[in-house]
Amino acid sequence: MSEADKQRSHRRILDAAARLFRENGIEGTSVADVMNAAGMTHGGFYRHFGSKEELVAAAFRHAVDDVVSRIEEEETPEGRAVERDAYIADYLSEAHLKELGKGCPLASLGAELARAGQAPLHEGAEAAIRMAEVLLYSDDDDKTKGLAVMALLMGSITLARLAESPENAHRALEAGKTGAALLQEHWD
Amino acid sequence: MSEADKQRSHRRILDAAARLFRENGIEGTSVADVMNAAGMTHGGFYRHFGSKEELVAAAFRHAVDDVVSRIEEEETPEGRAVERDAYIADYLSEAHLKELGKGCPLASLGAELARAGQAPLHEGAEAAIRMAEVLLYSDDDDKTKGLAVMALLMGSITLARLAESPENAHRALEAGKTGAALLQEHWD
DNA sequence: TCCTTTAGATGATGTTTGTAATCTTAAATT
DNA sequence: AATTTAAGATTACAAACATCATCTAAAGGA
Repeated sequence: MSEADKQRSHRRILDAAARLFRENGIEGTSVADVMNAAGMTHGGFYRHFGSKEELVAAAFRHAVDDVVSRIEEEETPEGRAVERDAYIADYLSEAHLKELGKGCPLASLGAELARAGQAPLHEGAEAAIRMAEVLLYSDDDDKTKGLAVMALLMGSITLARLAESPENAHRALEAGKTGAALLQEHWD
Repeated sequence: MSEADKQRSHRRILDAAARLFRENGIEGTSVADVMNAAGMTHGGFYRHFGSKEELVAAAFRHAVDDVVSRIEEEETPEGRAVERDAYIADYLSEAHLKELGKGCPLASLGAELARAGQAPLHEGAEAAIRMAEVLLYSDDDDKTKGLAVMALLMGSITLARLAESPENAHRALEAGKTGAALLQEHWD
């Protein structure tokens, strides 16, 4: 087992945890579940993390990194505004509704993070700021605008996921789209 | 133990559950925790509910009923618009930040409800609709507007609860207030 | 080639969980 | 007054849980 092997294992644990926590919640996911999904037995876990709480913080950050880098990667020539609009459309898409495991970690875990201990809470606070910054129109915008759009997105997908009929889910997503457009147009 | 006694016990269980679930989450609250807070031992629980999942659904509805009736009770002479604006202000207040146990059940439990089984999910879906209706300006408004405002409120309080500093929490609440005013003014 | 180190496997520990059977006591019914 | 019913207490139990001690095999350095 080389150092590279260990890093690969570490990465597999983070990938599995980031997915499972979003799918089944933090308390709905055991350390054994994570290790199992990563292709290992639960005993090896403590070579990588000191506790479950540590894993929660690391996996949450891992998920946020993934989301943020996916947005920033998409270097469109038209600049940031286009990427951001595309992200909002993706966020409020039917695909994002059911793809819990790859979806927005703040939406799936935001409420739970606040009770998961100090380190996870810290990651949540940082994530909120990072995501809000991604959603700003210009660098000198007050961060408030990004926060409002982020809040609307999180709330909309949460409401849509609660809907029992596809029609109602669609309605919630549409409400988010209309609202987001409106916020962007009339802010200030 | 009279019938009235049983109803009182039932009610105490619902009150305790509605508070504890919002404070510590569904999976963070055991049946024994609930019965303890209700002043009983855990054994008696199954005289009142068939399972924990049944309790989750009933307690969530209990919490929503409480919130909705608190709004509708406040019969101001100026009519609904005033009550609703007051509700939005309350929702985005510093008090609502920390008063998890009495706060909006959709904000604390929305994400968790979706994985708590069929009956809880159903209550979540109904709650979303009821809350959206409360937030409409006129009876013939499309429900979409209420959904958008509700989503913004839920997201804002979630982001505020994640903040590590009071300043950042305040910023998230302000973003919600500004956004809500904007949505109300420019919708349609 | 031998030795040291360590990633991951195995298995154990003590706790907490949801659920249920049994017991006790008091109200409701006859 | 005698009998039945059932709410809540007590106790039990199997499953799941986080954590840890120990074992193993292989990698890296000597």
